[in-house]
Amino acid sequence: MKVLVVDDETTILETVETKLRKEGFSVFTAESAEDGMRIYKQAKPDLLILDVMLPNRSGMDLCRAIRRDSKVPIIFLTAKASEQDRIQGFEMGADDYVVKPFNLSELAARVKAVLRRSTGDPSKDLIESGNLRIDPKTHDATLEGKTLSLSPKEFALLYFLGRNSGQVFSRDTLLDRVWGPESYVSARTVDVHIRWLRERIEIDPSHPVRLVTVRGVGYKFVS
Amino acid sequence: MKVLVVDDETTILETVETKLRKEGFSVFTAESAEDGMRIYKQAKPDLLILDVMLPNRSGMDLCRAIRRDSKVPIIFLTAKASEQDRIQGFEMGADDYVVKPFNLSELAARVKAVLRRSTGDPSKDLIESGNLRIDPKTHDATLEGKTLSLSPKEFALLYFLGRNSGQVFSRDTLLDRVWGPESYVSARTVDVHIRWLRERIEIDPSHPVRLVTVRGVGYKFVS
DNA sequence: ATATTGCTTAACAGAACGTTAACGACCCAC
DNA sequence: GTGGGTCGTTAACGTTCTGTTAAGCAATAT
Repeated sequence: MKVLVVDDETTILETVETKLRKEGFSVFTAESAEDGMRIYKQAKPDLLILDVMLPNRSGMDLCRAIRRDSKVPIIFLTAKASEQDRIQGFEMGADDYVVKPFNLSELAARVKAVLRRSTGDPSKDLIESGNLRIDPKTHDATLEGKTLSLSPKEFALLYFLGRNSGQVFSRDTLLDRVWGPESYVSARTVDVHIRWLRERIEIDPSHPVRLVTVRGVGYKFVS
Repeated sequence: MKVLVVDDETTILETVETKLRKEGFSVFTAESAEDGMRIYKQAKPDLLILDVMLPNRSGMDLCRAIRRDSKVPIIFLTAKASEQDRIQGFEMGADDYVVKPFNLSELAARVKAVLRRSTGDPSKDLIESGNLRIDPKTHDATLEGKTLSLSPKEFALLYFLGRNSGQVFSRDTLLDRVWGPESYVSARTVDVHIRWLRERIEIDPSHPVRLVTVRGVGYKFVS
């Protein structure tokens, strides 16, 4: 999930950025409304955090401009939170308010809450391939109706490969995308998880037809 | 369709009124519970939007008074809304909740949703799954007809999970949605409440089939 | 043939979860 | 007030499960 933070105070920008990165977001920053608009157009973030008070054009103006062609969730940062400001913010389509000075964890929590509300979790789609179903909402994977009890990693790996069906991924890429960019584990680990998955979803694990090895490259999921 | 909005903050009243007019509703407004009651009797609106906190008589009182002789749909506006507040509202006959600060489009969407629902089947708040019934209106949960005496938190948690049956929720999400967005309690607290619930609704609490653990993710309710 | 790449297994360490008990806050009856 | 009870939270400990690694074996390409 991409978040764009716009604030003219560098220190705030940095602390917020650090916190949100820790929480797993891709963070973009801008120190002015103009930069904010430009980066917004390029990065297409899933959520904006805007300071209300910005030089030249205020955050409110930026909000208005963005609202003209998008429903992206917006959280306002504001020093004073008089009721008047709040109303003005909602009129323009803000989804939440955080008052400075704010608690970093609270901000992170609100970001998540807003994203949850606004997306309604539509990003988590059901995957179906033949008699195999992978449902991230219920965290269930079923084969011919029978539930496969997968471990968290197994599920994550299968879901990722299923979502990008047909495409080959190297072990390193899989580690990056499934395990996460910060994980330092051996590439062999992927082999083991693939093995376990095959045991569950392949008719004959030693002759896989779904989780296929591409020698010298990696693995892919075929329908 | 006629809508009556009761709130003591003029700015909110105005923005909501503008938005709903744009959406094609006839809007009436009142700034106090007394005015609200009077206008309600005159205008006979098809839906009410009530602020929970009003001077003198609270919105809740007004709701109760109106419910005595009418089944008109009511949406509450509230500053903070945990699942407990929500249930309290349902007990008094509220049809939906909108949390301040709210997004105007969201409010409009809910107004339409409630109206759509109210013209159709009425009691959709009740949850039934097998021999388990959960009724927020009476705050009763029964298993095979026998009443389980659940504590408020237990009930709120069970009701939330039951309402979103099948879907997995992380402990953090549960804290946010059931405990409320402002609560800062340890995630393990959820475990304990789940444990207590299992003791009541599971045949064998150590092998749960209704309140299921999804390792690495959280919990879900299965029918 | 031999080097490279992938497969398989088992063992270990640590994380996640379950469970219990204790504590304090709160409410209600007296 | 005062005492008893309930409820929610936390901490601590035990248990189960999962992820990772290593090491040897099998398969494949050059």
